[in-house]
Amino acid sequence: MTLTNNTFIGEYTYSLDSKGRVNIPSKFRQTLSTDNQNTFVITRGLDSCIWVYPLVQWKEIEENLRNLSSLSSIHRAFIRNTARYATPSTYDKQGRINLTPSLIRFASLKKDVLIIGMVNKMEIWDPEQLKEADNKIEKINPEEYDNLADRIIL
Amino acid sequence: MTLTNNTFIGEYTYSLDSKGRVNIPSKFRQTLSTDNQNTFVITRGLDSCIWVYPLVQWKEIEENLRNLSSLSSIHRAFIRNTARYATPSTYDKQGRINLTPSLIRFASLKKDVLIIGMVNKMEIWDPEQLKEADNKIEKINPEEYDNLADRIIL
DNA sequence: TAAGATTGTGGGTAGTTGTGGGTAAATATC
DNA sequence: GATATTTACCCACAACTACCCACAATCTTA
Repeated sequence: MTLTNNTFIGEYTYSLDSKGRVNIPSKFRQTLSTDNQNTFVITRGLDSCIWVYPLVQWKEIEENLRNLSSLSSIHRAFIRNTARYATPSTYDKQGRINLTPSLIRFASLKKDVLIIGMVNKMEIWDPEQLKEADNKIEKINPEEYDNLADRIIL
Repeated sequence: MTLTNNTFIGEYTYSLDSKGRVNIPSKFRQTLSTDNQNTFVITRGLDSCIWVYPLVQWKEIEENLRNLSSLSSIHRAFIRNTARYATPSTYDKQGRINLTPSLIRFASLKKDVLIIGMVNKMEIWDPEQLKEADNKIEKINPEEYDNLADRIIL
């Protein structure tokens, strides 16, 4: 079954092993186009989770960063923060990628992790952290959320 | 007779088997255009039921999600909550799709399930849950119903 | 009404997937 | 340059899933 390439949806539970490896859901791997060379770029998410981009998607981001002017200090900070934590990671024969100790700490990952498809990327969460984030979101700005829901017909 | 493609109306009773499979009404399957590749995307409904989109319909939603920027926390939450519970499911030679344990739990499905055509998607209900939902609806403001009547010609 | 086709439901089996661990190569350290 | 440590790659196995076949019930058609 071929859906749109490089597109991820759904939620999966996996375990982080002692070597810092996590499985990438087989469904996610199947949707990858070959030009990704079995490689993802992992980095800090804006929430307390790890963002995992397929290589080609990351390259687009790099291209966008390239077009930001370094004259602006905001731009410089943005480029720095986006680029500095990013690491490429190729999955092994079993479909697992390596997470760096720094990113594991950042996302407070324990044994069980949730992998969530976010359409153009995926997120790796500690279940507890995600619960907290869910609760926070409901409190801030419910109107804005509803506006979005109006614009997108489900 | 072929009505409009990818359009579902009517109500059917089916049974959920021990492997989590449900039959898709043959009439619904016949209306599917080939670009759906025999695939649906199932996800949580806004009521306690499962929503089943034909693939092409879901892709439109996905496209809308793709255009939201991950710099906004509301956008991120919206993408996450929309994408997270969604799973593609291709029907087998017998016309059945697999439901995930998580969605079966969400909709409180037992053995017998109702499948309802909702024009652009379908809903899978537990009969008890639907009865409850029906009762609730009778209590809501009749004026709102009248407002709708202005917009839709029956 | 009878025969054939279609549809709904159950279950078996082969292949796939997730997870742990072992070994050799690569890198770092002294 | 020798040794220790880390990393990449491979194998193994249990659990699960997709696919196939079978059959009963229903609908269609002659």
